[in-house]
Amino acid sequence: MKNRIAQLLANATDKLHQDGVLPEPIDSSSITIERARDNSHGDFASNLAMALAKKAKRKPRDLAEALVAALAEDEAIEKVEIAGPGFINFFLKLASLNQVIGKVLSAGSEYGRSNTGKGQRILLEYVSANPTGPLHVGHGRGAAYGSALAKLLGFAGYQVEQEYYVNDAGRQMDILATSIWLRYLEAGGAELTFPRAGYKGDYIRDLAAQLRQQHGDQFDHSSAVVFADQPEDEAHSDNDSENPSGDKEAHIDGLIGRAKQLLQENYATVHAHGKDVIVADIRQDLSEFKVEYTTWFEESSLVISGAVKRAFDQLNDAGHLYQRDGAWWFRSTTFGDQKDRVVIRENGEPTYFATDIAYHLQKLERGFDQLTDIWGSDHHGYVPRVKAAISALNQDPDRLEVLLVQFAVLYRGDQKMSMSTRSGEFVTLRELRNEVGIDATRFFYLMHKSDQHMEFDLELAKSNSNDNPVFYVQYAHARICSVLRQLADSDRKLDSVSSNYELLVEPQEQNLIALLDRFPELIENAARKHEPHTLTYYLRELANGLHSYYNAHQFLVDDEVLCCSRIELIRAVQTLLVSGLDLLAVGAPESM
RNA sequence: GCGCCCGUAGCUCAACCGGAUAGAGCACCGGCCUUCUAAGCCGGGGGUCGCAAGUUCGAGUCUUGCCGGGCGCACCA
Repeated sequence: MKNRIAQLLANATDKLHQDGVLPEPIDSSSITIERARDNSHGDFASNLAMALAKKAKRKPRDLAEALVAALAEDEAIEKVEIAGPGFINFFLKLASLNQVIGKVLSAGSEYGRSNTGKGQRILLEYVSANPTGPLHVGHGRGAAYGSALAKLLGFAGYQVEQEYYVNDAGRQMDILATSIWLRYLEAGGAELTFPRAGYKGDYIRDLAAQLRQQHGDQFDHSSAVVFADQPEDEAHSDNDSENPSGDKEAHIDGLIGRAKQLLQENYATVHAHGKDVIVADIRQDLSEFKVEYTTWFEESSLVISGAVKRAFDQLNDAGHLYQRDGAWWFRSTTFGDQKDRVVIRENGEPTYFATDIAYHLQKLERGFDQLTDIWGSDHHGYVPRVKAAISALNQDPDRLEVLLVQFAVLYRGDQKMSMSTRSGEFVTLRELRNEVGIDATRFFYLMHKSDQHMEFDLELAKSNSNDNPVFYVQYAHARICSVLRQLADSDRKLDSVSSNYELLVEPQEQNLIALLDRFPELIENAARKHEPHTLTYYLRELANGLHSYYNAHQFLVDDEVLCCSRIELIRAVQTLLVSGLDLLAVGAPESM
């Protein structure tokens, strides 16, 4: 409908151009049509007259008069008015608005699907948390956002693949392996002071216990040997005066080295045990949270396959690398980064950045038109260097799009919760799901714009879960189902009755019809702008419309034609409630 | 110090490419169940859109400065 009005206006501008009112032809794509916010402004409005006033050297209202006079007749339009500073308001005939009910019912779950994306291939990478522990509530937001966005993009005609990048190489994983091993030694009776920089969560003890169960005591070493000649650890508390000046990072690195040295080939067993169990746990966790990936891509495979080496060589051959202080640096400042970055450390190990360059190159080579990464906003400073690397590899940096998700700050009542994986003090996504429920958790996350800070109050989410808007939307769906059930259980046969949407003149009915009509463009915008939260707002509005209607009017009335018409309207509403909730991967229960 | 993000009702958040009188939920006040689920509906109070300039027919939205908050500025990931 929007396009139809835009076309009418475009034709009118052509006419005015020919008549000499407008100095030059108007690009029809620049004509904007808005949905009127207020009923008194009709159904659609255009600011065209105000936008062109300057160019035409005429007053907006005069120009609006001329445009309206030049408009061709259209059977869908009831009347056209000029209002305010020069808005052109379009009032549509009921008959043309009401047609949307039939459209929704015949298209069903396909209503709103578009080809906006034209089949463009997108690789959406999200969560990608280090497999060093269970996912916490911060990861949950990225998981909900990424999975909903993937569905939205798919519905808007993009070809989307979802990927989890498993960071299974590097120092953090060594810290994990060493932490497990130390807990394993403790479980075997060793007395030791657990390193400050180690992973302290209880799950580490569980992993250690499993290790002892599967491999017995073959990894045992005396703690005296393990801790001999290690750099001092940082004090475990502020008033620990015995070792005030220790370095926790040097200490843990020393322990990692000792672990590798003492365990030899068994170190890989410990390392793999931690990774395998935790990755499996993450996979299950996300799957239960309705997050489904196309691929799980392991960072270590890039090292093994030589992709890291190839990326390094390619950068080096192009003259973008140099050596300094024993390390290899990428001259990212050439491409707008604030400083150059190390890719190969002094000790010969590639940095995380080096493997990430290889990873992004590899993703581009897999033939995607667009790489979309969803990162925690704390990584925003990392964007320029990755884009710099892509440029240096002679690729278009715009093919990488990074969406930043602000962390959800978790509160338990008034108390802010820590979310450090290292300290082991965090609320897991699983705990959150179990306490709040999957549907409510997803909806709650998705209610807010992803780049907006968000407060997640656990106490509120738990104790007042009935106040959660998701129930409000689901209830609307359940109510419709209930009405339809009662109709089916009755003796009435409406099949032979044909509906007449002209009868749907109540304000609540007109409101719902307008909402149905808005759905396709809402989906298109939500997908294009990566804003699934607009869908949650829409669904609340749609549910509100239904609840108001429900309270104001009886659907199962004696008048068969009216009854049939109303039933078809609420079936259309039901269709979109299901579609919308499905795009958010939230359930639509038939009764509550 | 430099860079990125954010300041909207008491609280949590919206506002389509700059549009008409800035909207919801929670909380508060007052109504509505002999009728399809009251997990609902209807009405009411509540605002210096952080502050100040600028751009223009028009600014919560764009520009600049300031104030306040978050994050980043590793041979960690």
